[in-house]
Amino acid sequence: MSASGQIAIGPAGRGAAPRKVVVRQARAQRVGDILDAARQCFSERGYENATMADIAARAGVVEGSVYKYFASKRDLLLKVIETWYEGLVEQFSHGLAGIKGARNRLRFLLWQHLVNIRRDAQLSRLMFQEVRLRDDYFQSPLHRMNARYTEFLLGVVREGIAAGEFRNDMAPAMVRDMAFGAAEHQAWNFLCGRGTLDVERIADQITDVLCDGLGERAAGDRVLVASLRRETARLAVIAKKLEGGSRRPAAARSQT
Amino acid sequence: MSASGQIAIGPAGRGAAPRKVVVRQARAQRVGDILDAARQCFSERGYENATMADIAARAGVVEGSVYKYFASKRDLLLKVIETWYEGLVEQFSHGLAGIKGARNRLRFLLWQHLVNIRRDAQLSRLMFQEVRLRDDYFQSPLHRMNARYTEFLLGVVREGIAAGEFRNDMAPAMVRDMAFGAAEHQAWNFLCGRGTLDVERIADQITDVLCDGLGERAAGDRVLVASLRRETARLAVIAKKLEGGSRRPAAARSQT
DNA sequence: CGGTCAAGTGAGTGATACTCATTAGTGGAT
DNA sequence: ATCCACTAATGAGTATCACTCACTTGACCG
Repeated sequence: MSASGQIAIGPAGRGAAPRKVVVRQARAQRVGDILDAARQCFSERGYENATMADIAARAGVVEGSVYKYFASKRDLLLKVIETWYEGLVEQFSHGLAGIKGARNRLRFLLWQHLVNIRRDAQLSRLMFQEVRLRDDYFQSPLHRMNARYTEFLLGVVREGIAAGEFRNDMAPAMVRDMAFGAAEHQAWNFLCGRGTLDVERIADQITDVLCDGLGERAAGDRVLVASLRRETARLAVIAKKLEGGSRRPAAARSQT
Repeated sequence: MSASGQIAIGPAGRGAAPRKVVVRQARAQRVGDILDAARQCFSERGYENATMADIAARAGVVEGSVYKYFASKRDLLLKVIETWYEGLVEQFSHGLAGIKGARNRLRFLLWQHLVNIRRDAQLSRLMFQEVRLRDDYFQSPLHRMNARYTEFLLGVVREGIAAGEFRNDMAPAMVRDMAFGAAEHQAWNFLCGRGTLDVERIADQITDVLCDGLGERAAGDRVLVASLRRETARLAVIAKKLEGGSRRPAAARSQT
């Protein structure tokens, strides 16, 4: 700024001023620059406080030029988030490939989701706060992308049911909403700068509640199992002693 | 409007115009009027699209007067939501009083929460979208009020654990976040005008997953129990035969 | 070397949250 | 009853942005 020559020759538009040196760029280059600048601004200041003038300045263009490539400030935000989201979906399918068992896979998806939030905290914040809750979200490509993202979890639950690892009388969509809903609630304090995000603990806790449930039914069974095991062992000892040790109880070696 | 006398006598402020007939009201009256008007405007148009001019007009005052009672548009929003929230907390303790059993109480809280959302859809929307995710929320009285609201559920879970109805190795805070997180995810489609809110079904499904869990462990245990019982019975027969029938297995008579 | 086209410009516009100098009801003191 | 201080109420004015548009100019093509 103020590298001006003299005033008032060759005015642009309706006014008069020394014009900035124009450097023409390829379309893709400009779009990329503007997206990067927008990503920075939105991350640092949030959507409301970021100004188009600031974004344009960082991208090295003038305000009007931004509107050449993006219809509105909001459109720019959606494009920023879209670009970021593309990478996330890949990650899920890659990581999931090496993991067996519905419970383990469920836990992995939660863990990966939380890791994503922790790594790209500001973008996650924008997604939750400014994108997902607005009316135009459902019409945007992001809605479809987010569906793909959450469908991994839905798929894992369905597989678990099909494999007999999960019961078949629970609604998979509800399980998905409980998982992501809880993760987001937990993440929000972190995103507001209050403390860190204990990814491992949160992933464990959500998985545990989802898979095992709150009910104490298991404890009743556990007592029964333990008592049966004691009885079996006692009888086995007697039987062995009396019979000559040829027979041994088989069932007592399975799970705890 | 336009009940004007002549023009240009007794100008107000820096300009000149026929002044509107001034009606002085008690402070509480004005505050109430403005809150009502704001509630209407925010509900109808959302926070962004509602204008202070519109709110002022509906309340029968001029724009500047609103700032006499409320520091900013956002302050006005928070006060509107606060007023609404006061009633909700009451409701919870009333309804909860007549319900026994942790599971039933849990289900009731979810049901009531969903009923609240369905009844006051627009205010709920404002709460989720504009209030809860903003930075100043944590400093506002609403944060404390919301904590009281969600603590009912936390209390029910803790009681359930204390009474032995719920297992004690699940984090109550996580259960709370799963419950409310899922309810909000489910409610969002409704709040965006997409379909109705099936309160009963959603409350049931969330309660079921939370209390029973996805895991087929019950079936696994059942198999184990059955196998142990068979083994015990077999050994008991042998022992009886060899020992002379003086001993009998005790544990096999307890629950299924 | 001249013509075309879109990339690029930056002053201007409109909307709107918020301010402030000024006016005028009202209740209490005399 | 009459004045006076106090503050409710006013509405023009201001600052800030998102967004527009008349116009300029670099780059490519023949």
